[in-house]
Amino acid sequence: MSHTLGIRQAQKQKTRQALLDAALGLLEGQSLSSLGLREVTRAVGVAPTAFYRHFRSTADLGVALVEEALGSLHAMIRVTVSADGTPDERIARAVELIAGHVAAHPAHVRFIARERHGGVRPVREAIQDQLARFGEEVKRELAKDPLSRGWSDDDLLMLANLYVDQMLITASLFLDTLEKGAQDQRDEVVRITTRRLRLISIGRQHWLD
Amino acid sequence: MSHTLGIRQAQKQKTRQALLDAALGLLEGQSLSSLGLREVTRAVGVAPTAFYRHFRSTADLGVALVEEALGSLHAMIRVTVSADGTPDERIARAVELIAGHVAAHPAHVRFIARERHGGVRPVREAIQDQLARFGEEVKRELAKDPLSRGWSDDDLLMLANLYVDQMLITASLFLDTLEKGAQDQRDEVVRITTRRLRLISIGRQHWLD
DNA sequence: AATTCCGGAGAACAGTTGTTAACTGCATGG
DNA sequence: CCATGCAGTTAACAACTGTTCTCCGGAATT
Repeated sequence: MSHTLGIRQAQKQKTRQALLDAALGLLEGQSLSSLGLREVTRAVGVAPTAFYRHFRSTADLGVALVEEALGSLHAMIRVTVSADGTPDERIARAVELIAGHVAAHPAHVRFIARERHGGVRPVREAIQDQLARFGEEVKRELAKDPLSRGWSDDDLLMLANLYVDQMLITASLFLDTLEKGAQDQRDEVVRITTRRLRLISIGRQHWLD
Repeated sequence: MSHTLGIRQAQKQKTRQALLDAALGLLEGQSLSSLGLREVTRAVGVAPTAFYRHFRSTADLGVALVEEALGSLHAMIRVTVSADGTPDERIARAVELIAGHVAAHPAHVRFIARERHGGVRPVREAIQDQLARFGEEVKRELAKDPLSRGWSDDDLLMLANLYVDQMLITASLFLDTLEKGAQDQRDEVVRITTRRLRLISIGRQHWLD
């Protein structure tokens, strides 16, 4: 089992996590580039100077949030695009997984969507890095698919990144429906996304014609 | 010809435009939610209170920037997806038009990409509105295409919005290459985007199979 | 048991922010 | 030509920001 770390480091990680959580909450209504360090510490209930024990700056905290939001997602990616079942089954499963993830971690998804093109360069780069890794992983998964027989590596990566972008777009759409709480709007997103993915799937099947 | 407006209103619009320009420049390195009103007036060389003569807040200014960035783009949209020429020619033309627009108005493109999911709700909504209009216009253009014979209105709109999203993604990719100034990277974006659009085009041709 | 280490607190710093009020000068309309 | 309107200025406000330095208490180390 895991190494038991002293109560000292345990407390440190605890407040560190509290800072991350508070920041994530505050970021639902603003961008990272306007997030103040005092704002975060105030929300946690610690002195402003305590912030420096954990992060160099709010940008640094943002990079940590990227890890938290995307780092644990690599496992899910595989299942999302795995080659089991008919094309329609696979699409339905992918959409369902995305919807579930957005419902489970809305703040994380919002953060990524917002800061992907946001005003803080290190965070932008951290997100791009992770998304590039996602692309590679999806590509590797696609390569296993019999449908990919005869595809060049380049084309596989093109398709993989197309899928990754679609995932983000879909996640963002689900996010908007969460705020309004309208179930029928959510169904609409499912419908549209399904048809989008179906069109891409069709294009994929005839790519080598 | 246009109505000659008094030197009074002319001067007002002049400083208003100066505020918009200065804001757009400042927004290359940060998000709108962290843009201060004093920051903008300082850049223009005018008193902070002068800001209120033109905008209620920086969010208000942001909405005006959305108009400026997207309002004049509707004409270009039509040509981008017009039904003239072979599929490959149309794709090449579209990619070229996007690349040209990004090179001509990089700050506007960056602003839209950044604030589309940014921290300022009114701006987000203004962008969504414009993009929805783009979707409708693209759909109308697609409807003229013989390839769209037999397509439902719903499917046409789905495809149109897929194209709109691809445009934004492509524009954002070109933007990244502008900063680094590497021509070969720009060629790479052209290559990948072309293949993406080709795959979508193929899916489109076999949609009704 | 004595000592070092270190996460966090406290106070103070100069600088910034949005917003209000009362003003000035000049183009405008009667 | 004179009175009104209005874009822009000046001054001041309380509140906020990031950062530094000094200190404290308790866990960790020896």
